Amino acid sequence: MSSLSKKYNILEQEQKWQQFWDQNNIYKFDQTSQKPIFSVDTPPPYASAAHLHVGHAMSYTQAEFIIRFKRMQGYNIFYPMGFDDNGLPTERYVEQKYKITDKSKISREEFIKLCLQETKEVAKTYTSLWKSLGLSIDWSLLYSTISPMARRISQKSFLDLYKKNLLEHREEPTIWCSSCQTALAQADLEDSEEKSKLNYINFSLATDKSKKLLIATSRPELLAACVALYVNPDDSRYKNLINQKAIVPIFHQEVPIKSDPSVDPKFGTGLMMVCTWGDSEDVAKWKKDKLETRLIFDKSGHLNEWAKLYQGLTLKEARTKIIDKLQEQKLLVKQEDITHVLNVHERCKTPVEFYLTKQWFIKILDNIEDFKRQGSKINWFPLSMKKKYDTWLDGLKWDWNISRERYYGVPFPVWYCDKCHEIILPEEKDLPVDPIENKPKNPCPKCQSNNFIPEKDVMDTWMTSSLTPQINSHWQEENENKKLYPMSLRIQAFEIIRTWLFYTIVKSWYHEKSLPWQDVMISGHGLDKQGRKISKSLGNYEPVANIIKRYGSDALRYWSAGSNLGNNLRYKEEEVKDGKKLITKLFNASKFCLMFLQNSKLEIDSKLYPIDAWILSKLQNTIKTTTRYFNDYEYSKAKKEVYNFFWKNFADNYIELSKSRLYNDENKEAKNSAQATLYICLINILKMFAPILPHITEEIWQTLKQDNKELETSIHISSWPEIDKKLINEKQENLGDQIVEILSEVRKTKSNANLAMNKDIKEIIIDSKEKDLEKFFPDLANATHAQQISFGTGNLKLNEELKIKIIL
RNA sequence: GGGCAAUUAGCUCAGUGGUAGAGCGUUUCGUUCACAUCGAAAAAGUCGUAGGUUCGAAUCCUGCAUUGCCCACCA
Repeated sequence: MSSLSKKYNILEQEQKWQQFWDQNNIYKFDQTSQKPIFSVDTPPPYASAAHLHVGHAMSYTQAEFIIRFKRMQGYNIFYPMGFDDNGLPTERYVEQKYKITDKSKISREEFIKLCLQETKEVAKTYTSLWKSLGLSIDWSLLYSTISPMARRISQKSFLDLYKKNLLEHREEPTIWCSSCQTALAQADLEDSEEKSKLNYINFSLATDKSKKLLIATSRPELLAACVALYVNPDDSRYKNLINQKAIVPIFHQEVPIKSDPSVDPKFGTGLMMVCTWGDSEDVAKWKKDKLETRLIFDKSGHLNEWAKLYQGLTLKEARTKIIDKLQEQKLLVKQEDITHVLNVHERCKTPVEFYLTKQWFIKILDNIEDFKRQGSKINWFPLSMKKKYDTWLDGLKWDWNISRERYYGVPFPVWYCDKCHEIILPEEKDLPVDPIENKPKNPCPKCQSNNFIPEKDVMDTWMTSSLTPQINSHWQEENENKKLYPMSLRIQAFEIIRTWLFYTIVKSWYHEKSLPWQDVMISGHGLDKQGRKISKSLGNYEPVANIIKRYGSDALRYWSAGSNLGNNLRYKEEEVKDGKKLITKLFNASKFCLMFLQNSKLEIDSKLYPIDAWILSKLQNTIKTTTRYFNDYEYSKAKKEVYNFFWKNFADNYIELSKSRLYNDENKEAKNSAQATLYICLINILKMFAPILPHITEEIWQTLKQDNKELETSIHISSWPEIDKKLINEKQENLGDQIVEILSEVRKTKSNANLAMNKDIKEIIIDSKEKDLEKFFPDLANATHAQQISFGTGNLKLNEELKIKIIL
């Protein structure tokens, strides 16, 4: 038997095994195999997230524990990686990197070139990081959301939805980001709590200008956009005002006074200013009562001619100026400090407005119940995460707007006839198309015109990433693999339940009337030591590459296996150090085992010694429990289970109790029993640790393999341990436990007497009815360095049936 | 305002009805014979709080408090 080197050089060896896996195609999906497939839908990271922190490392490795387990269970693993390299996140990343503030100074073509160039760079960084983490990805399955196939599938999806009448092209007030200058979907928003002021402003009655109408608003800059005042129909203070007209201060437009039950009489003065459009309530009233439209700002959030004197200012600048003016005219009665929650664009934190543009919408509001039903058919791990999905569906107010007025993304496969405005779509076989570069093949079917206007908007990035199961199975492509759809497992973090997860369910339901996957596994966040979310802006993280350099990736993976599924996990360097300690321990214990595995018969025969039977029976329990935990995606409990078996039972106790037989060459039978036991335990410990610690287990496996050629090429394609019922032995397990209790008591006694553990003691007297304990005496005597062990009367009670006496 | 989760040793967490657990940290002791990147041992908790169910509650139920998150409100 070969032996391990004196020390384990983590960095060198980890890289060596990563290359080994690559060269031997260990993680390759087998297209021709008959084995059951386990396919994984894993998040394609954005090009904008080039800064990789432990949170990313955590979620991807947690997913991977399960994948490695399934691979060892005999599944044909389909584990691809993708890069989400189209759309707004990438575009913003490029704008920031190249300081492009004014898009008119760069051509669309040049800009897209920059995006492609940057995504390539970022993909390189990611690939090397994923590899250094030891992720068992089949890199030949790599996909990119801007690739021709992903574009084609996205456009196919668009055409299919159009055919099924699930798309609408309509002009309406849409959530708008004035910083990114694009329309957004509800899912692109997040909350931001801000301090503001509620301003009490006097309007006047049109028929009697001396009569003041006091309203309260937090958005005085929208006075120019005011189109009506509203009161509650039951508010006796204002009943007589309904259907009269008011005059807006500064801008002097006359606006109607209307009533609506949604107005809260207790808020402010009970008189509400309605504008074009301050919030979704304004939009609702505008629609219902067909109010006038006074859109006072442009796409970039600057005021236009409606705002008269204030034209050219931003909304924020105008607020200050208008407040000054109101004060000057004594129309500002008072200001109250308030804290309110604004919707901001999640990517740039700009408060969103409403803007009137023509957008493509995917209808989702009509089918919420279908999506709920689909959601309940999925197996959620953990189940509590399903609540977030249902809550999101309950709160949906808008259809899914998929138009983004941007440059870089999947183009819409759409032209409009210049003359009759007919919507012209390409044939499926011609996809992907870029309507700006390509032209329709035939004249307009309605008016025969040959002039077309291309749709210049690009699709929401989620329009493509919601199709990852379809992209992976090459949906409706020549080489479609129907076995890959639906996929087995989706793995992702909880904050994209309302986007990636939801939209993927929508697409699969609309296209295939099916679920995209059977199981969903939701991971938590990586937090910093204080429990704050790790983020770029806080700067509270260290690059993953540095941590790997210091401790190796197995150690980082050990940390990552520390949280229960779905829970957040604090990053503590001490825990990575613990991982490194475990690796060292595993290395040293294996080195010990390897010393005794030469030229020996490594199979169990009938002459199994009792302490050997004890540890082998315990091993069966460990296999059973660990397997169950991994099956339930409970990798952290699995880790703990193997850890305890290895460190406590095997290393601390079993090795000590069997050592003397291993060193003693005279009694071959005694030695063989221990050798076979060591081998079986070691192999199974390695296998059970392999999903979490792939490198160190491979290192030891390969050393074992040098003399056991029948072992598989890599531990990661070896078979997952199975219980050997012959080795379950409750009687020996119970007796062995008692022996360990005695050993522990002896250690305690020695420690209290400040004695070294290898110091001899005179005698252990065992007070028990169980005479079979005697068969353990030789091993116990060697482990405790007791000169004699005998039955007799004890004075230390260890449990109901066992007393002992220790004579130093 | 609605919902979800958490609250256990100094720290980070595990523990879903049967005598409180782990790792780290602290203290003490111990190295020829796998491992000082180690081993052994000790100290340390009225399990957030107030009630209830039960022979028995960290665990089940109810109220409250604190923290985090999700959603809604956004005049």
